[in-house]
Amino acid sequence: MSLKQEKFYITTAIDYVNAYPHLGHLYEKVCADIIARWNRLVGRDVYFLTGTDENAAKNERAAKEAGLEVKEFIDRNAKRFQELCKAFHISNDDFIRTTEDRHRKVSQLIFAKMFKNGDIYKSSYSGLYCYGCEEYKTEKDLVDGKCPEHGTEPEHIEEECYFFKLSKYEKPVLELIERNRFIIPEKRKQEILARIKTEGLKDLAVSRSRISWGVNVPFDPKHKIYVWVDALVNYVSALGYPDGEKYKKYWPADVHLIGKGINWFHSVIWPAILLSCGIPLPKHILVHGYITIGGEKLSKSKGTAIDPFKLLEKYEVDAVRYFLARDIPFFEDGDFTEKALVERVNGELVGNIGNFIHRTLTLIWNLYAGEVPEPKNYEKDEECIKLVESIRKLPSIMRDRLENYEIDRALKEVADFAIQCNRFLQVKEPWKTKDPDALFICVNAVRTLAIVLRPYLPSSSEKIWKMLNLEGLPEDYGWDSAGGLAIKPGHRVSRPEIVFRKI
RNA sequence: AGCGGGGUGGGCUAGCCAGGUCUAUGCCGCAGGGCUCAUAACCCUGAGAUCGGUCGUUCAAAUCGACCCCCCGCUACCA
Repeated sequence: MSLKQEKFYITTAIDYVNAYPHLGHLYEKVCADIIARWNRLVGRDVYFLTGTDENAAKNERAAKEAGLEVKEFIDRNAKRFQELCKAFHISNDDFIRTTEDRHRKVSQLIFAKMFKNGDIYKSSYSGLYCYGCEEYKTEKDLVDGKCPEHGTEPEHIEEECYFFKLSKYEKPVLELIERNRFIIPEKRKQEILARIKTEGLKDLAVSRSRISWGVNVPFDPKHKIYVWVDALVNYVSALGYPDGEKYKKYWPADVHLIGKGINWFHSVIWPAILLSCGIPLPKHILVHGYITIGGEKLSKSKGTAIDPFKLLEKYEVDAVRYFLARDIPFFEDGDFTEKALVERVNGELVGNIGNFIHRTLTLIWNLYAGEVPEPKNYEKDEECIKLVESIRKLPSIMRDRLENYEIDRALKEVADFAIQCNRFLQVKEPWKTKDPDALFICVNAVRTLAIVLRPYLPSSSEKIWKMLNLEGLPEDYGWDSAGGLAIKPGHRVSRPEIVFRKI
C-alpha cells in the first residue's frame, strides 16, 4: 500500500518586529506547533511556517526611538522571535523574514501580476495625515482631533496611489466564506459575513508613497507596497512561489492560524489577492482567541505584556506549553495569571499525570525489579476491561477533538484519562495484592500518555518514552498506536525519574 | 448604533443546536475520612447553584420563544 502521503501546510501570522515578542505571540506559535506535531504524528507530511513582518513603515519610527538604524533594529528583534521558537521547542520548518530577497521579489511579482490582470489602478487617496508619525490616521486614532503621539492636528491631504479592485471579488469571496469551515470557528465566520453584507467590499489602497521603508512597487518605485499585501504574500513566498518545489508540494495552505484581530485580511483580502493572481485558495482560516493578563488586554503601553523569556527563568518549557494549551480555550479569550499557571501545572500535570507515571514505574521496580509482569486474566476483570477500553479509545476521542482544533479540550481528555488511571491503581492496590494485571495495564497507559502528549509536551514525552525504555520515538509508531497494549510482559523499564516537577 | 457571542454553587467550567435520563458535569478551593505504591502525592465522602430577570410554549425547560438587565467581541492595518 503506497498511498501518497497526505500533505499538511500550516502557517502562523508573521509578527511585527517593532517590539519584542510577548505572550500572545508565543501562544499562537505553541498552538500551531501542537497542530503541526499532531499532524506529523498521524502521518501527514507537514510543513510549518512562521516568521516576521518587517516591511511596515512603523519600524522606522520604532527604530528611531530605539536609537538604531532600521535594519539593525529589525534584525535584533527578528532574532528575538527566532529565539522564541527555539526556546519553546517550536518545530517550524522555516522562518520567513519579509525583508529577505526571496520574499521581496515574490511580493513584487504578485503585485505585478495583479496589475497585469487589470486589478490595480491608479487613483488618489485622501485622508488625515500626521507628519510626525508619517502615516494616515483614522478618526478613532485621534484624541480630540489630534494625534495622541504628537499632539498636532493631522492634515487632510490627497495623494496618488494604487488601488486594488477588491470590490470585483465581492461575490467569489462571499461564496468562499459561506462555504462551510473556511473560517473556523463559526463565530468568526459570522463576523466577517456580517461585515461584507453591510459594508460590501471597497477597493483597497495598496501602495504608499511618502515612506522610505518597505518594498517598492515594481513598476513605480516611488511607491511602496502596502504592508498588508506584502505581509500576506509570505505564505507563498516562503515556499518559493511560483515554481519552487515546496510551493508545488505544499500549496495551498491547509491552515492559516491567526488571531482574531487580523481575520479580515486573511479571510477577505488574501483570497481576493489570490483570486486575482489565479493562485489556489487556502483551505482553512483558523482563528484563535486572545490572551488577557489578569482580565486585561495585552498592552505594551500598560506594561501588561509578558515576556515569555522571563517565564522560562521560573518555569519549564513544558509547564508553560501545558498551561497555554490547556487553560486558554482555543477559540475564546483566555486569561493568564501566574497563579493559574502554577495551580494548573501542580494540580494536573504534576499531581495527576506525572504522579501516575511515577507511581506506576516505581511499583514495577518495587514489585518486579523493573520487569513488566505477565498478566493473568485482565480480560475478565471489570476494572481492567474499563481501563483497557479507555486506552483504546483515547486516541480516537482526541483525534475528533483535534480535527476540530479543540486543542484545549483534547488535552483535557488526557488529564481525565490520568485521573482514571490513578483511580484504577487506588482500587486495584497492586502494592497489597501484587496483582500483575494492574501494572501490566498501567505501564501501557503510561506509554499511551507518552504518545498523546507528544504534540503538546515534546521533550517530556520523549523523557517518558526513554523511561519506558522503548525504541525510537513515539512518531515511529504513530498516533493510533497509542490505543494498544504494545508493551509486552518481560519488557524492562528504566528507573523512574521525576518528569514533571512541582513549581 | 449595527452585527455576533455570553451570563450555571466562592472562582472557573460542561451541558443548550437534536427539551424529559439534570435529584445539573468536572476542576480549584473548603470540611471530614481513607490509603501509604507515588513528587505531603493519590482515592473516597460531604457542604455549596432552582442554571441573569420576567413572561410564555409544553405533560415536561438550564435547554425552545418574547421582552428586559448586565458582560464581552467585530466594524480596514494589535498574535
